[in-house]
Amino acid sequence: MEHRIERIKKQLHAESYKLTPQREATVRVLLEREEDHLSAEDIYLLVKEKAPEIGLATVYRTLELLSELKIVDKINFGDGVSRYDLRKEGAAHFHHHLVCMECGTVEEIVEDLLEDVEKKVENQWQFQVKDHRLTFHGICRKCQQNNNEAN
Amino acid sequence: MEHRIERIKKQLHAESYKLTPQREATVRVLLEREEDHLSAEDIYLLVKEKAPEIGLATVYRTLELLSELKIVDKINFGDGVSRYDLRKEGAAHFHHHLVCMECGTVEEIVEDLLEDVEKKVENQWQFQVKDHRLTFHGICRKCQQNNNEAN
DNA sequence: TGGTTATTGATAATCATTTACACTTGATAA
DNA sequence: TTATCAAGTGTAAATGATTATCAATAACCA
Ligand SMILES: [Zn+2]
Ligand SMILES: [Zn+2]
Ligand SMILES: [Zn+2]
Ligand SMILES: [Zn+2]
Repeated sequence: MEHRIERIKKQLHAESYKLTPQREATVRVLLEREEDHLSAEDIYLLVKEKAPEIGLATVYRTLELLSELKIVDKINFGDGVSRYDLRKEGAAHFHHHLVCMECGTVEEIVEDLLEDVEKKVENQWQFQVKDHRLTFHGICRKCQQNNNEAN
Repeated sequence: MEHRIERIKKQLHAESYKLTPQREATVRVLLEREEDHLSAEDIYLLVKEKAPEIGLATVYRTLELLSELKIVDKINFGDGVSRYDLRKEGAAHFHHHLVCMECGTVEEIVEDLLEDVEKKVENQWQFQVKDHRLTFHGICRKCQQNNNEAN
């Protein structure tokens, strides 16, 4: 945890930004809830527990900054809100998501499944891939089991 | 064109919805601009040229309906608006997109690149895939050329 | 025909996000 | 140390996309 905070601090400094207390509190929430996919509002409420005087606009500004520095990825699952996802350490690409259409849970796939596909896209479409977004919509294991039992 | 309108009409009837003049005008815009990725507002302005009395709310309602019937797919490229994309005829899955980070153009890949990946996800993660969203972010051919010339 | 239901257009309401602005902070240099 | 300055912040207002409301209209049916 402290190690990752330290690293993020360096990434900010490298672009001459500071890790202010508000920014640090926001990053800590992101680290503590790394498996979740929190909206700006969610993050705001959690940061408020640590730093009650923080403003929502600051959280938005911080998330925007972290996005630009590719420390977090902004993602949209089709409900009206943006969600923010910490990049896995050392990952060059955004990880993938499995969204259950029945219960709404979001699973992550960290393994990069797209290497071959990206090569194909670069060769066949002459498109230089820098990053990707891949989300599968379907039925999660748990809901499949529930459905089977119901039959 | 008329053939596809006819088919969409049947899909609506199958769910006991009508193809009203407003809905038809909206569908016609989507067909005419199939390669584009229009926002609700864009579509509204184009539909108004054919049917000036139409209201924005009706366009939203129609797009929502067409989404539910999987006649269009709603997609979000990270700017603040939803965009609406006609499903290719007979396609089981949403097609893929190449978004240029420099000029913003959006190219389409209709060929399904994910068959192998989906098999892997179903086997290894026990997740039953129903649909997917895949977008690549990078540099399009044209911008690559421009960048090379500039050097 | 009269009665019922679906659909529409205009408008207001909602909700996420951004902006404006005055205030604070922390660093720097006289 | 103190004046100066830019970066960062909190509050509140503004914006912009989408949704809800509601009265009017159109399609359908007994
Ligand atoms: Zn589920
Ligand atoms: Zn994730
Ligand atoms: Zn380009
Ligand atoms: Zn498309």
